[in-house]
Amino acid sequence: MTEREEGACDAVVVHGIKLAALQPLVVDEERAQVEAERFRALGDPTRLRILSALSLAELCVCDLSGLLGITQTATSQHLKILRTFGMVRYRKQGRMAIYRLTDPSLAAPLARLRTAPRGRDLADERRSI
Amino acid sequence: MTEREEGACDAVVVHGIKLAALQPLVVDEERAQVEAERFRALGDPTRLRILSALSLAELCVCDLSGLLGITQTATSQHLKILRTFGMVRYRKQGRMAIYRLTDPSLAAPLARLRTAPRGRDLADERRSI
DNA sequence: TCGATCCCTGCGCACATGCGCATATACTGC
DNA sequence: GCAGTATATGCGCATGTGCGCAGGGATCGA
Repeated sequence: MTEREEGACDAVVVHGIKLAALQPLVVDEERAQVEAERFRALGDPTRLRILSALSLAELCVCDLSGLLGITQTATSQHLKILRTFGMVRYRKQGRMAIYRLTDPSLAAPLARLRTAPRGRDLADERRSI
Repeated sequence: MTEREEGACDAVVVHGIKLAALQPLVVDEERAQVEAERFRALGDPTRLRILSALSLAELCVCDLSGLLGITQTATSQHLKILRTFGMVRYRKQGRMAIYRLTDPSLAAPLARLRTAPRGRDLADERRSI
């Protein structure tokens, strides 16, 4: 993987553990890729606001774009991404698409997003990956 | 915010709630921006692997780059981002910079990253934002 | 003091992302 | 069928991101 000599910076052993022994314990690239994509799906303010809105009620695309003050196109494209990662689902009702959160239990943490007192810094969001 | 007529797609009222009443309940743009940036910081596979490695032991930049098979430059730049969001800290020891997780309690969820059985889909990562 | 090591940063390039525009599709009511 | 509404999608542009390269500062050993 790397040609770095095992003795560079003279730290082959850390806390009594050989560095080489750590290698297999680190999340592998493929897995990291998958997880990172999921985080990135949440890494857009508009998408967070869409999820926030859907935590309040089922909404059609038109309602969402009106509520958030963004174009229908942008709304639809963000919803496609959220769909891809299974974060929202929708049902067709006539010509409308009614969207909802896949997991309703997300409503609570999303609600807390509005008022959360900047908790223990970054501690939380990864609590239970 | 938007000039959409309040009656577009004939859904002024959803579940007995006026759409307009939902507006103040949605996460505001500024807050969403801040939260989204934090998620984006986690939205890179290399950064997730850095956090994963640091969940195993304190490591210097050199060790990290060797362990993950990436250049020292890339390592340093990712660490800067993680520092910006308070996810890691470091102390200087001679000419080395020894990095560690800001919150050691993240080690557990990071360890689970390696083997987690693709849980209830996306439910978890936002459990306690 | 001098070279080597460890780390950081400015710059530039390749690539990804968000979004607007135009357009396509699907459904509704006349 | 036809016009109007609700949504989805291809394309192009402006901007953001990851990373290599080059170079600079700090520390250590000789």
